Amino acid sequence: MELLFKDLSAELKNRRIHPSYQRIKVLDYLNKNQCHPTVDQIFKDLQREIPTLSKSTIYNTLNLFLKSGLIKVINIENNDAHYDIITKNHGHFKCESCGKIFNFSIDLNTFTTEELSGFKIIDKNVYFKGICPRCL
Amino acid sequence: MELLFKDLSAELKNRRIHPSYQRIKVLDYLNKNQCHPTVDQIFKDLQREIPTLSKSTIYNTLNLFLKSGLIKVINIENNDAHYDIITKNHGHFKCESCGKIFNFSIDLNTFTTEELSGFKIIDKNVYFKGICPRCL
DNA sequence: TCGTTTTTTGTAATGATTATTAAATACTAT
DNA sequence: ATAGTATTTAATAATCATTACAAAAAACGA
Ligand SMILES: [Mn+2]
Ligand SMILES: [Mn+2]
Ligand SMILES: [Zn+2]
Ligand SMILES: [Zn+2]
Repeated sequence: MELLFKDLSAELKNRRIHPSYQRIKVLDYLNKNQCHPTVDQIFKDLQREIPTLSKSTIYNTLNLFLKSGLIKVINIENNDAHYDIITKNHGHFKCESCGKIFNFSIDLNTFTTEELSGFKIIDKNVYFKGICPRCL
Repeated sequence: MELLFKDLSAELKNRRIHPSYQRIKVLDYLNKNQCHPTVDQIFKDLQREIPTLSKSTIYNTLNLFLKSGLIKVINIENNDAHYDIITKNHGHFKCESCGKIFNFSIDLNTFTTEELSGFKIIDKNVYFKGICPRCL
């Protein structure tokens, strides 16, 4: 535990982010909950441990992590953003029944098309929608 | 012009949508502006032709078209939704400088993975982000 | 310890979308 | 044609996620 905190702290320092208590807690949460949580889920769960926590801090922290490339944001619907600690390229499947977001591996690094020859590609995203096995 | 209106009208009737003047105008707009416009762009442009037009009508109409599968919605950022009259599967590239959304052809129909073997896939989406040639 | 910077917190503002309801229009049957 | 009914549009209010802002708290450095 002590050790884990040190690891998280080091991870933040690597990214030139000052490892405050709240930031470490958010990073810890994202590491333990790799289910693509929303701001609300993160806030409600962490608030039980940190009663004085503010939702603004969650937004600030996530945007900070985003800028440094520590996490990625998933926008499938235009309502709630989901956050992903796994930054290596992979696809997402969102169940339209239970709302759960699943990972699947897909390699888009190989994909190129002459239609985008003059374009500078920074980011590639793939997501499917449908019904998960549990809901079928 | 008269003929075009008839075509659009027939298209709506096919989908069991009553072809009102506003609905035909929105469909006409989407046909002529295949650049993935937002609600605001559609509203502002059509308002010049139809001074009494309401933004609610745009929302209602687009949601109606969406339900019937006549159009598709593009959610790349979580701010403004863009609408696409082209419903056959293709990829989108959003320029982070000018905001423009480009089409490119990509075939995901063939893509399968055993990770999603038990899943019912309804919809597949691909979008890239980066800088377009004009902005480079 | 004092002054400065950073971080957190609380609240207000923003903005896109939806909900609601009344007005306008289209349709139907007498 | 007319009256009554159903549909569509318009205007406005409500919702809700996110951002902006400013004060309080904490960390830092001399
Ligand atoms: Mn993921
Ligand atoms: Mn398109
Ligand atoms: Zn499900
Ligand atoms: Zn551009």
